[in-house]
Amino acid sequence: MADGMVEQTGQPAPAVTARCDKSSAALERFLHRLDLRSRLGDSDRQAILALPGRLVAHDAHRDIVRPGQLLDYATLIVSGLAARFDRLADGSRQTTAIHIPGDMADLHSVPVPQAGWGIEALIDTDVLEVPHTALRALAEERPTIAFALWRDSIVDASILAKWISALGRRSAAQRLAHFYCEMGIRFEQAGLGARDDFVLPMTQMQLAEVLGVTAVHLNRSLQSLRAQGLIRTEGRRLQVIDVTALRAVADFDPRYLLLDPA
Amino acid sequence: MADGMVEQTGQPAPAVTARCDKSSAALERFLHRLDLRSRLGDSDRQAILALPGRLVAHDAHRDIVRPGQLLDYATLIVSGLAARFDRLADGSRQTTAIHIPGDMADLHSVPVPQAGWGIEALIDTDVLEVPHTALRALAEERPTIAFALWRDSIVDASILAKWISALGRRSAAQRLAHFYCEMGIRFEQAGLGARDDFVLPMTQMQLAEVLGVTAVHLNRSLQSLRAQGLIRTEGRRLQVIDVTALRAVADFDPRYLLLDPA
DNA sequence: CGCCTTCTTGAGGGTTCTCAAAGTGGGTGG
DNA sequence: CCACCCACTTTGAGAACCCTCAAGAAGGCG
Repeated sequence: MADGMVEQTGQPAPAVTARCDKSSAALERFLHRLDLRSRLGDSDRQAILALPGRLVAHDAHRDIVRPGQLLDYATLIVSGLAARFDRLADGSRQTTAIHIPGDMADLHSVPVPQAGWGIEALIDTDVLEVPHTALRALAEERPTIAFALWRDSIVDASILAKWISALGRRSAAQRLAHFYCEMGIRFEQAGLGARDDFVLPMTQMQLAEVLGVTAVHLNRSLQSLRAQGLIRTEGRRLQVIDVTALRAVADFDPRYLLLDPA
Repeated sequence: MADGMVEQTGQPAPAVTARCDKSSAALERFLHRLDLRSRLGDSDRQAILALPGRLVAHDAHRDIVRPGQLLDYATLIVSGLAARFDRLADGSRQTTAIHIPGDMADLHSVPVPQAGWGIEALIDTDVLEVPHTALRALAEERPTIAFALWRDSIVDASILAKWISALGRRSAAQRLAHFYCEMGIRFEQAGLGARDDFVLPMTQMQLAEVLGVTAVHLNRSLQSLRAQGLIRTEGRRLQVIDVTALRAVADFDPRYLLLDPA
């Protein structure tokens, strides 16, 4: 139960400095993410970079946040990959969001601290637990930051809305193509790859939980995209052979990612 | 183009007073909605009730907000029913949210004024266009209101996430049952009916666009719920015969509507 | 009465699911 | 270094769910 919550196991000597470096790097990533959509002043940036937090390492396949948990911190992804999910009565799960380094995976817990969701580490994942008190204080003192955080929540909601139209109206192969397009842009914006060549460390079962299909059908959809000459995979690395064609199949328009600062 | 945007056509004499009454009533509904999830002070309440706005009537089946429109106001539903939707390349549509009186249908446009969505009037619908400037000023001056608005956006996102798991993991009949459960609670909370007896003025085609199925299949799913003795319909009025059984079919848990103030 | 939208029914086909089993590759212990 | 194990990927076959196309009822409105 608790052994997933130990701090930074594994690294021998430079635990403390490494911790600081990782925290800073994560806050810089988060700031960069906010910068993509909001115009922040220098003092706002300094305030964000000065946010406190506790660095925690989570093993793959373990819950970072359990469904129903009452939170007093928000979870900033430092490294790795995390999935927000909803659990159904029959035990099946549906992923509702994927979070990459620099994402505040449950920023929405700041105004709503009772989790209705869970967050799982898809691979080994380090997170920074940023206290709600610090984030709330920042938002109260600095309207610019309050708007930036609100806007970041809207980005999250915009992606949710797009996934709804994908699930409602597109075939499994189209949804997969759309998801690859989205993750390509997001990884590229975060400095973690190129939109046509990036590492997406998810199993096919995890992808299936995102796309609302079984792992068997996901596998067939994936083969369909490969057979059409749209993508190539090498282990967990994804190469998009023809970005334009993949986008056409997916009906992908990146505007919903809200990458133009207002 | 513009003829859907005329103010309050139809009513003969008491246009101005009616306009004021309707505006006040709508702001009171909105305040009530915020009250369900946030603790506001008296001065905050007065500030919300003093919000300015332009009252506009929209005919059924017309766009209240066109996809891609640049907005300088948010749309408060005064009466009627509205759907937020996403349009796909092939012309099909997917509804991503349903808004009832008292909902600020595009509150998210305050931090993100460029619409990636559209909003359609499902029946004749009056809205109050509340200027972004007024909402932003309120949020900047009053952190309590800023949090209440942010929290309201999170309620919207929580519903989006739940719809994703419904679309991904549930059958059409289960999704329909879930949608009926949700709308029952929302109408009841808004003082517009009881959870087991309310008027949902949507055509089956409109319901199908919500649930991501065709109108034909929606009709069959509806008949299935009727045949199971779960619901009864009389025109647009819906009566839930067995709330517990309907919830069991839908795997419905109302906590995602976030009705406990933090 | 006639027109229109909405609701309902039927039949055939495509997508996706379930169940089952075989192939692949990385890690671990002998 | 090899054998084994485990997680993951791939394949197959039949069934369930949902779609498409089409046409017939039912209800509101001029």
